[in-house]
Amino acid sequence: MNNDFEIKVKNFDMDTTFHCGQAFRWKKLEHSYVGCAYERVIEVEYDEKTHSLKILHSNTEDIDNIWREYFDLNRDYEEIKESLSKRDQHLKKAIHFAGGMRILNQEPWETILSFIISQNNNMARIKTNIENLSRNFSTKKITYKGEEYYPIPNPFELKDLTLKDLEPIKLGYRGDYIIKSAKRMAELFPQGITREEVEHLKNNELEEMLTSFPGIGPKVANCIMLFAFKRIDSFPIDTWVKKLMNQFYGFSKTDLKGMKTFSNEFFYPYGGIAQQYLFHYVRNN
DNA sequence: GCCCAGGAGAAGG
DNA sequence: CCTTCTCATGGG
Repeated sequence: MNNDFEIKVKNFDMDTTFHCGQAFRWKKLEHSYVGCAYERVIEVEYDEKTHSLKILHSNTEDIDNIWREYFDLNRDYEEIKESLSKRDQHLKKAIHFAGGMRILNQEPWETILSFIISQNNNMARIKTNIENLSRNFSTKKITYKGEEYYPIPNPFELKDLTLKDLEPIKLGYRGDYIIKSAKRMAELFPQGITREEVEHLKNNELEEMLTSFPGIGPKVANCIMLFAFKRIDSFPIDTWVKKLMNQFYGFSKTDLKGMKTFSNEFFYPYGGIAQQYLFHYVRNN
């Protein structure tokens, strides 16, 4: 039932892709990563020399319907990198540093949950929070190689929890946002929210819809749009992006409007991807 | 012990 | 419209 697949693809680096701050649940093994998404567990390997991406523990339908999209395999990163590298030295350096980064197309609800938790928080604790939330409130459990993996709890599994229920997870003030947003999600998208369902919305309409959820402001909305809805021109501005826009392009750290306008033009049409190369670069240098 | 973290919401101007 | 304050928690 579960088979291994091999796909030829360039511009792919697991460490960069899984550690650049877009996903929080991939676990590094010796030569591979294991992750849980779409209520499935897969293991991933990549051979730099042969440009061979291996997806273990999957099947043909999932490869075609989920994982090709998840790993953004249909996008031409060679073209994007070339185009962006020509624009200035900062991008060139960032892309040289993080050339194998890919923007994942993650589950909308997982991304919403993750980035509500991410606000005013640090990477290590975000990961712990999400893991504990899943371990405690998911009704599903998947065992792979003797380890247990818990899918992200869906809105219906969260919407009737109380703050007392969430207290052991130590989400801080974000717990309230999560319960309220789960309620709203269960009402607005009882079948679950998918990319297809919001495809017709323009970026500003989608951002407006997302920011109507408790705990989602402009920054979190842009992360969700970029990491779950393929809006590669959306441009999340967090503390690191403020720093880099200040140091590289001379913006005052409070001039968010200026940053938006500039990025829409200068990085067009790859604002989100450029942002992610730069974000990962400055965070690690 | 202190500053900060992939910010949002409410209050006040 | 914009600015400032507050919020819970723990990593480094």
